[in-house]
Parts: sequence; C-alpha cells; structure tokens
Amino acid sequence: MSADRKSPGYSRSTEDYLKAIYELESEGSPAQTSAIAEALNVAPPSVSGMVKRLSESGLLEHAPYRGVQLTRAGRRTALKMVRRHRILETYLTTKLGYDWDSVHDEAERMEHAVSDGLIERMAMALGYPRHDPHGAPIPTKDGEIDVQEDLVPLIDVPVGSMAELRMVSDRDPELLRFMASLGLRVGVAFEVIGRQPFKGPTAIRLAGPHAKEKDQVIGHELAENLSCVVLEGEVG
Amino acid sequence: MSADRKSPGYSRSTEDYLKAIYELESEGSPAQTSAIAEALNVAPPSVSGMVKRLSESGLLEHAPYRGVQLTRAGRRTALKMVRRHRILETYLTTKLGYDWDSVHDEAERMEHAVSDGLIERMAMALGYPRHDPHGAPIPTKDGEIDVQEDLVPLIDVPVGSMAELRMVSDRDPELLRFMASLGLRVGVAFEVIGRQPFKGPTAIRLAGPHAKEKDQVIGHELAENLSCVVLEGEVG
DNA sequence: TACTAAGTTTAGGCTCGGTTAACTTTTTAG
DNA sequence: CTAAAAAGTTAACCGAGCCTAAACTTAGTA
Repeated sequence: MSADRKSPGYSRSTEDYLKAIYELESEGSPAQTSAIAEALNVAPPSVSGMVKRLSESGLLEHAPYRGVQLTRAGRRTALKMVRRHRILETYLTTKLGYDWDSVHDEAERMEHAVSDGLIERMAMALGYPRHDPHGAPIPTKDGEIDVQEDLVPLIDVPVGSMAELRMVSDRDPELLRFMASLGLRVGVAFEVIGRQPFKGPTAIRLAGPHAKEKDQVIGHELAENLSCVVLEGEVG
Repeated sequence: MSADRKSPGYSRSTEDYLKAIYELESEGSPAQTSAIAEALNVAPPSVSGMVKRLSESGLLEHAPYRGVQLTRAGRRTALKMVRRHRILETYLTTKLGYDWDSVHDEAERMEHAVSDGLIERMAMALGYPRHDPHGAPIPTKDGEIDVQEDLVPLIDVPVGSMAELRMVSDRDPELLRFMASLGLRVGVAFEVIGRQPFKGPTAIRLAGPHAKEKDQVIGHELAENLSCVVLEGEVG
C-alpha cells in the first residue's frame, strides 16, 4: 500500500554528492575531489571524507589521488535525483508560474524531500515531459536519459550557419534573466552572422518576421553556455 | 529580488519541535517533555537537550520539571509550519489527486524544504483556502488562526442531536481510510441515534435521501477523534 | 633527476541531534 | 506522611558532515 516513505533513504548530502559527481562525470573523465568540492561549496577534505563513506556503501569507486566514478547503484540514485530536479523545475514553471531563472534553488531543496509517488504524479500531470524548461533531458523512471550528441556550444557554431538553441544551464539565474531579456529561449532559431576573435562576442540574427531588428551580440562567456544544434550552413 | 532562500533558516528539527509543541499547547496546558518526545519519536533526554537550545534561542520558555511554552517568536514559527503543512495537504489533494489519508507524510517532509514563495503560490492557486482536507483551519501568512470553540468530539454529542462533522486528525491514515469507507467526510451532517455506555459505540444516521440505509456504528476511539458542531437537538 | 606547485588525504576538532544509564524532582498511592 | 512510581534532567557518548592545518602524492619543469 503506502510503501512510499521515501524509498531507500539516502541522506541529503549523499544525494547531493551523487548528483554532483554524475554531472561532473558527464563532462567526461572521472570526477576530481576539488571539482566536487567546488560544485558543492565545501572544502576538499570534506569531499575526501564523504567519498570514503560513499565508496564503503558501494555507491562509487575511488582511485586515491585519481578521482571517483559512480557504480551502477550510485548512477541509479544520481539519475533519480536528476529526474526529480528536472520534473520539479518543469512543474514549478508550468503549473505554478515560476520563471525559468528562479526554479533551480527551489527544486534543489525539494528534490530531497518529496516521495517517488509525488514526482510521478507531477510527471503525469505534465504529460511525461522529455525536457525541462532549460532544455535538459529528463531521465525516465528507470534511469534512461537521452544523450544529446549533436549539441555544440554557440562559440563553436560556424559563422553563416543557422542554428537552434536547445539547452542552457539552470545554474545562473542572472544569466537566464539576461537571456530572456534578449529573447533567447530554448527552441529559438537564429543565424550566426559574425564572431570576433580572442574570445570576442558572437553576433546572431533571430529567425522570424522582423529578423533585422533582432540582431543580438552575445559575449563569449554567455555563448559558451548556450548549447545549440546546427541546422544548416558551413564553415567559412 | 530573490531573497526567498528559505527565510530565517531554522533547522528541520527546530521546526519539528516548535510545531509539535504548538500542537500540544493547543490542547491546553504547557507541553510536557514526554509528550513532545512521543510526538517526535525521540527519547525524552533528546527533548531536554533540544528544549535547552530552543529556550536559549528565545523560542520557548522552560520551567524545569514543569513543561515548556512557546514565546511569541516560537509561536510565529510554529504557526508558519502549520500553515505550510495545511496548504501543502490541500494542494496535494486538490491539484495532484492525493487522497486525504496519504497527504500527511508527504506534507510533513515538504514543509521543511519549500520556500515561502512556493507556499504563497500554492495558496493563491487554491484561492486562499481556510481549511485543509481534514477540516483544520489554515493560519494566515501573518499567523492568525481561527479558533473553533464550538467543536465537540462525537462522543460528547448528545443522542438525538443533529450534528455535522467538521474536523478530524490527519495523523492516522488507517482511520481516515476507514472513515472514507463509511462515507464520513468533513461537512457531512448526521443524527446521533444512539450510544452505548462504558466506552461503547455511537450510532449515527447520515442525513440525505437514503437516510435509513446509512446508519453507521462508530467505535469509541474513532468517535473521540471526530470533531463536530451540534446543529440542533437535546439530551434525551 | 630533483624540485616545486597543485591537488589530495590524514589528523584533529566542531556542532547538531540523537542515544543509554544514572540521578533528581514531582506525583500518587497506601 | 511517607514511599514507590513516574517524569524530567544530567552525564557520557555516538555518528554525520563539516572545518582548518599539516602531511603526503603526483606531475611538470629545470
């Protein structure tokens, strides 16, 4: 009946570590102690200690001085947290009127508190969405997640190409607010009309009726964070 | 802008203690150590320790060996938690299809994780409800709560009276499921048609078209938990 | 090859919130 | 009115998860 108390019951910290390690791993290569520390805003020795506990619980493998990798069990829990986070973000924006720049913190806290059942009810109410408001893919209940191989950061989209914005990190509310003010949302198509060297800005022209009026100049750091799919065009 | 990180920031435990003490106090008289311990499922010495910390923080007054009373600040936080809990219960039943017997645990965990802003969005989405699904009054944002003086437990409603069910504790899912199976919901009117002495059962007849078919016999313990308002009638 | 800088781990300590065991105070029953 | 029972508190301790300082790899370069 109601065996939905909150499943296995890892601590909030454990869940945070696993999710952070998962996210670091998906950028290739094992997760380093200092990277984990920075992601979680703790000191490196705290990570060493926690890593020891987590590998003793079989959630990850630790090659001392080399880094850390999730085991199958660790990855399962991490993906569960990612699913929770993204379902929550989608629910909050879709059903409760949150803006895409303000959902991250709320989801970050709620993901540790809600039951599996609530997440599934939210997913159902949303029609089982595949992507969250920032374009990130939502893992399924049994831990399958779309790998989006063809995404490239805007800085690597060749000048002259048409491209579409597909994903952006949910971490920086400022950045998200700024993007919104530029009319940059997930799904928007545009042409790359120029780029300056030495980490200079990229110029784009938003597709659509009043194209000319929608030229935007996007700084290097922002452009690094915009994951796009190239629709057509060629390198110059 | 987003100063909504989770307001003052009491720990989960602190919030639990304050809410439990509030609920014990509203049953009259200062809260006793052992009652708090039982409510929170911890050992009495844990309560002694926590009570010391909480009174040092000015959230409650402790008369050693006598009990504990919330200060103004303590009561404010407690009422905030009660509001959160009841808004959450209402939201989960109204918007996500939960039954009234399964919302308590979920709300119990979420009430510590969500922001004030989310609670207010939920309250707005619900049209600022005054009562939760179990009939309990929802405090306002600034800590006002309806006192329901005229409520009496069903065991004290005189035989021959008409009464209406107004409130039931949300604590025991079994009890709530059983009540639902009897057709007993908040707002239902009925006549008390009999009661056996020595903690025997109370018989009631639900008001409405097929009245005769809706006679129910309600055991003493259940009847203690049903808060009613007497509509008319007199002692036999 | 040896030295140094960066990164990691160990050592030792802190707080919070819990435990059990032993002691004190209050209540209750004879 | 006193003695036993019940309730509360104090003492001593534990584990999770964090910290700083110090010691220890590892890797890169002279």
